[in-house]
Amino acid sequence: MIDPQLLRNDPETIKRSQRARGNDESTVDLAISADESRRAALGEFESLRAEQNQFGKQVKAASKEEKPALIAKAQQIAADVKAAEARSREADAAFDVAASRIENIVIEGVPAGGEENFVTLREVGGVPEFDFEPRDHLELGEMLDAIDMQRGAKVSGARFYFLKGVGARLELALMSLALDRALAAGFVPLIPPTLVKPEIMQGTGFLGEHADEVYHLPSQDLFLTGTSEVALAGYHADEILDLSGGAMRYAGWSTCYRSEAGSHGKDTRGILRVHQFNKLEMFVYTDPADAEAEHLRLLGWQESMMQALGLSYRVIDVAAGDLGSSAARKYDIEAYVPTQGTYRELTSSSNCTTFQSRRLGTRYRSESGKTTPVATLNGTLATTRWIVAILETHQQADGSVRVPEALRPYLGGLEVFTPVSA
RNA sequence: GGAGCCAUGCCGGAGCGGCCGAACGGACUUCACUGCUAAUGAAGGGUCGGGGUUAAACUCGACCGGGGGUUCAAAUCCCCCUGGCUCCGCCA
Repeated sequence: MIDPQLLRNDPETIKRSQRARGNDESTVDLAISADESRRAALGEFESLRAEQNQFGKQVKAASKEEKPALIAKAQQIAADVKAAEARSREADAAFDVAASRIENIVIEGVPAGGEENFVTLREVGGVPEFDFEPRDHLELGEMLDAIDMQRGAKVSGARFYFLKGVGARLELALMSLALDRALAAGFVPLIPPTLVKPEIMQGTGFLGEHADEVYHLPSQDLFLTGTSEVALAGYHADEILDLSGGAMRYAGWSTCYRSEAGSHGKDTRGILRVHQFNKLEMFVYTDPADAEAEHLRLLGWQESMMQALGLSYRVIDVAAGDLGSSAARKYDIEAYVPTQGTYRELTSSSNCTTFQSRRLGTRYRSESGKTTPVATLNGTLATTRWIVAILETHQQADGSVRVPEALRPYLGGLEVFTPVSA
């Protein structure tokens, strides 16, 4: 939800943002007029209610003889109030609809345009060279007896898999490494529910643009979350936070579920794009004035993970038209995947400024003592998909894979994954 | 699954259909006093929104788990829902 004050005071800024995203700027004018109608209806209702409140006191004070006449009048006022209240509610609902069509205000400097208009901020690690024909992650995973797609499909269908042996251990090691680093950075670990109520799904915005990607359990009316961001954002819904000690940082580990409804035929091989995976997600509540700096800190922690794992990657500043509706800016880190000859997204980090918190009612007390919406940010610190880049990047001619040093302590000192059979 | 009890502000906890945005206690903030991180005294605070103001002041409305209803008037009465606690049953 955008700031209604901004809508009144500076609609031009909102329009500029809408244009950068490639959205229709007329939604802004519609929202403005909806806001005006809303306030007019509210004013009418409130003054009638004030009259009713005053009159009620007279009724009480009146003598027995006067009462019947007064009550007759009061009944009329009550009917008027009821009607005015209904009109006010309608106008309110209409405004909510109009305002919710407007996406978050893009931060100055975000590249305009669509998916292909991202700006590469830097490339790190170069393109890995092999003096043999590199195998893709699935072939490696099968040689190592680490990934079993066939049985995944047998049990659950396409895009499901088993991680087995060193594959299972690798994922747990990766998550543990990420969690330890998050702890060192002051994050509070959290294992959230992955089934959430409709209002939480709605409040975090995932029933909007991602609605068709979300699994729903109709018999219980619960949704399976595609990221722990949902539960982490809902965690402090309708609360006033104490940020006097600085930002509140959570590291949420959860399984994530995505129906991938729009991706038929894309990335069908291996575990690059699957219905279920695990992820360690960073989520931060902070002072809006500090949000951009925090965003860069999140990015820093992500890059540090990439480097610890010896991956080649690039950092991109995602273009306005490719941002989610809640994000004001988004940095993705994409790792180089040798057999694809290109970079693939491993992390994503969004600054949602106050857009998400406004809808969820998460506020803090500013120095002046006023309650104001907090800024929320989120970013990936590890996911199952990283296994793709790790296996491919560190493979050797015989199909063995060198274990990045940072992971070894979490794998009992194991230095190499060795193929189970030739 | 059956039966009962409960849901009020930061916390505890009162609350008669109108004088209740809500007693009282604690915590908190400010001031005073005390030679000193204590004691005492005084004062002050909630949230959301509308109007108003450069900003305040001020003012109006809403909010006592959520949603309906009764009534001129609901924290208070009725219904539904959600959540919590206790007991019984069932499954481990």
